[in-house]
Amino acid sequence: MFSKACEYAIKACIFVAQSSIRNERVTPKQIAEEINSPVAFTAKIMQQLVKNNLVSSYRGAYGGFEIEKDRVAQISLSQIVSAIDGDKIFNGCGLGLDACSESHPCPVHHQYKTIRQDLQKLLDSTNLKQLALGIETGLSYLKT
Amino acid sequence: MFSKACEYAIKACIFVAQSSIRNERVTPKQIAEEINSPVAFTAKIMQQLVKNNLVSSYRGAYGGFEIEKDRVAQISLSQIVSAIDGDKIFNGCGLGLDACSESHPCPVHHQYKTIRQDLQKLLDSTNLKQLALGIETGLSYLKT
DNA sequence: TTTAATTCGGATATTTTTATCTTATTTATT
DNA sequence: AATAAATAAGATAAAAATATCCGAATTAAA
Repeated sequence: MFSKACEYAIKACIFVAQSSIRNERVTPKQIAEEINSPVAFTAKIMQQLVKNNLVSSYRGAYGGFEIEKDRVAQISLSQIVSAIDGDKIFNGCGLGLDACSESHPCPVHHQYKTIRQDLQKLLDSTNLKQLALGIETGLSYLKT
Repeated sequence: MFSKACEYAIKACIFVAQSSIRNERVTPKQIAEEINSPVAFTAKIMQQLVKNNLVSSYRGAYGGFEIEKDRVAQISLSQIVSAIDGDKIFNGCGLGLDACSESHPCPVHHQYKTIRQDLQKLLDSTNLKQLALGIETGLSYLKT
């Protein structure tokens, strides 16, 4: 469904959100430990998130990544997914046709559309604050 | 969502079903032309479908691929997807956790579960006969 | 001003997926 | 028996995704 990079990005964002709420910046190393991902690859992904303006970064000593507290509840999963995987999953044809549309549909177009829309609705309506809270209260986990 | 191989497999199966209903076997070349895919790669995928017992193959002159007429309506998209992509999409964790479950859920487990189930329901309930008919009647298309 | 801690950027390596090529095997027809 | 048409199987190639490494730039604090 999502690329590995995107899975890491989602988990990383949740952890950064959680830390940011506690006014703590985190490094790629801390993130990687927390979400069980390769450090350097995770760092690359963080750069993408910064470029896409979902996460803020601070260089130098006492630097790291954070998400402005006020924004935590405003950042949705769909923004993270779009930033890393693009919006093919929201717009693309289920069978990979370039020109799939209402008027020239692939065989699964109509069925697939429903799924896609449900997925988008879900990702739109799920934000980092909710997810961070879930971790914080022990309702869910970022690694096994 | 699906791998490219899986997208090809679905389209190929629909075309083979369509042909089989007309009592015609088809070659990888014909399939590739019809679904706009690379011939040799398509041939490999057909082999997998044969191994998974979804398609029958016949070697030698007048050979090719077919699906027994009686089975066309019995073969669902979920069977094709499972054969090519495995059932990670039906069972796997949305964030790639190995040990994601009701009692140890990832942050998106419950939301994701709904989507997964809807997808499975959809793929289970869509069969090759319906899809072939859609193409046959010009309601949908296998390529642009 | 030096140092240590950090992100950034580019180069490289590895693995997986996608794709091609070549040869062997099978089979209906002549 | 020979031939032509087909799938099967294995080797290889190319592209994309995943992952690592290293040096440069930045920054807070000592």
